[in-house]
Amino acid sequence: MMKVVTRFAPSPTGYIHIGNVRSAIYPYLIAKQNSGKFILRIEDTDRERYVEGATDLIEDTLKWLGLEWDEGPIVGGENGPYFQSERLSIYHEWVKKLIESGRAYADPTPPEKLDEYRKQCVTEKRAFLYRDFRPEKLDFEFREGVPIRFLSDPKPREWNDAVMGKMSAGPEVQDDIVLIKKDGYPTYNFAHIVDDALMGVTHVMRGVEYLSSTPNYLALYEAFGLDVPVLVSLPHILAPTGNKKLGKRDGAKSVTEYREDGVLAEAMLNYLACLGWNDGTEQEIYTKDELISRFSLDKIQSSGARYDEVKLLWMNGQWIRRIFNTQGDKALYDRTIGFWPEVAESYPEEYCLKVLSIIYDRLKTLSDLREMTEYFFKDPEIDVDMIKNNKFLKKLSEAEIEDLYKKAIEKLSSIDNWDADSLQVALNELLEETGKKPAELFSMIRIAISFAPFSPALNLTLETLGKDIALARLNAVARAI
RNA sequence: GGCCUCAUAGUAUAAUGGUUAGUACAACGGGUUUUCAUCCCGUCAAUGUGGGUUCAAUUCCCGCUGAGGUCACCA
Repeated sequence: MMKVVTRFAPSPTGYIHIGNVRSAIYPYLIAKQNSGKFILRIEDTDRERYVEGATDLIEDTLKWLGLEWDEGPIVGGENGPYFQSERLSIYHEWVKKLIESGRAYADPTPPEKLDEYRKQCVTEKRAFLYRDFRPEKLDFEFREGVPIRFLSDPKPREWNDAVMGKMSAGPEVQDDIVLIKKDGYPTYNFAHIVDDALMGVTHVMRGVEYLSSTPNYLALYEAFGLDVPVLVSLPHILAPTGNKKLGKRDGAKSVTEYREDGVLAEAMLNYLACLGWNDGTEQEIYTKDELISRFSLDKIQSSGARYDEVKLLWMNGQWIRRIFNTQGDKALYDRTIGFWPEVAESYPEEYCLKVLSIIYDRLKTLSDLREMTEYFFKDPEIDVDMIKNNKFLKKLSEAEIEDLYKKAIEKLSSIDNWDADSLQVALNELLEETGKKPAELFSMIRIAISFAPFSPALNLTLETLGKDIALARLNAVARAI
């Protein structure tokens, strides 16, 4: 069987965002599933739109998601170079073959003339086809500074798209497309055909916007006598509102921006892979290995899918818990470096680990840590109103509250073994002794030691804080009231 | 305007020529000795429309509507 080769071929015009990263994920999965190769190729043939540093961003994104490429920049490979700008002589060589066989010609039409033709087509309400304006006498010579066009062979064409199914098109959509631009660089339309052929690419996956150009590509494959690879059109990811595809204009964040926001790569990969794809089961959470073994092209949805950040964050929470529960607290802790409040820096890892273990199931993103754990590292500011306005405490009189704090301090002071179990026993005794409801007594203590809108189970919070700090905070509050 | 694609709840999706049209997120309600979350239980909610084919259509076919793509010396 032929070795499966897929590729991700972005142009370095900026960062990779949610809307376009799927065309990296799916080829990667297909390659790995078939023990094939995944190539990264940089399509930098548009010198106007080239953005310095974009290649680094692309590489960083792929690495973060765990989509290692087998050939491409950095790692090299037998089919390089992997920057199209370094392959110009190859394209020229290929286009010359076409010229020799009379299938490509130099186009002398100035841009203004082309615009004129286009306008004419608009007024005549028809699609623009260059071949309708093609010079009568063709110039079969390759020269610097003159664009080269394909001499099309319009006819009915049929092909199969792995997602869209059986496709067909008439001659009216096939044109004399530009192969080499005036500046000597190839167009995408031409370069990708040459490169894919040379690199042995077996599966071409790209956004649906290329669907209507496919007949032209088919003509090119035919002219070169190439086998047509498996063609895969990926429907667009839609912006949260409207029906347009998600793009930078909709504020689509770069994929790696989510890393800074505390989203795990596992969750991101999981979410994106499952946006518009589903293996037919009711499974929601997939590891990368599971995705590799379960992925299939025919299960890709043929309609667009809307990006839903809420679900991504839900999935991230699932992954945070999953990592903690299956790989252990240390594994999750290692991922949280850089997400703790600044004051946590001076604390030992052991203490952070303890805090993490009682708070992790409340995290949606790792960056929640910053807000949610501050009181474990520094005394909170006392806010008496927070106690007075609490929905369980506002019916109690000030004297009553004062008395309860006194009793709580007394009780907790008497505990010898400051551990979660003993604390729970003591708290239960305190409930009985005071005759108060848990909602009242526990809220009171909870607020006094954290002054946070919420916190983990009371006995665990107390245990983690330690006897001295817990009592000191309670005393401070009792005094302030 | 030509050509092309798409169409199940708010969102992502499952399913089969015959089901009470399933699941997840969201929303809403409830439970787990406080809170927030987790976890659990429940409620709400969908086959765009009109024709056909068929005993039977969400599923197959056609029209319509709606949405999107494309018609670059951008990719």
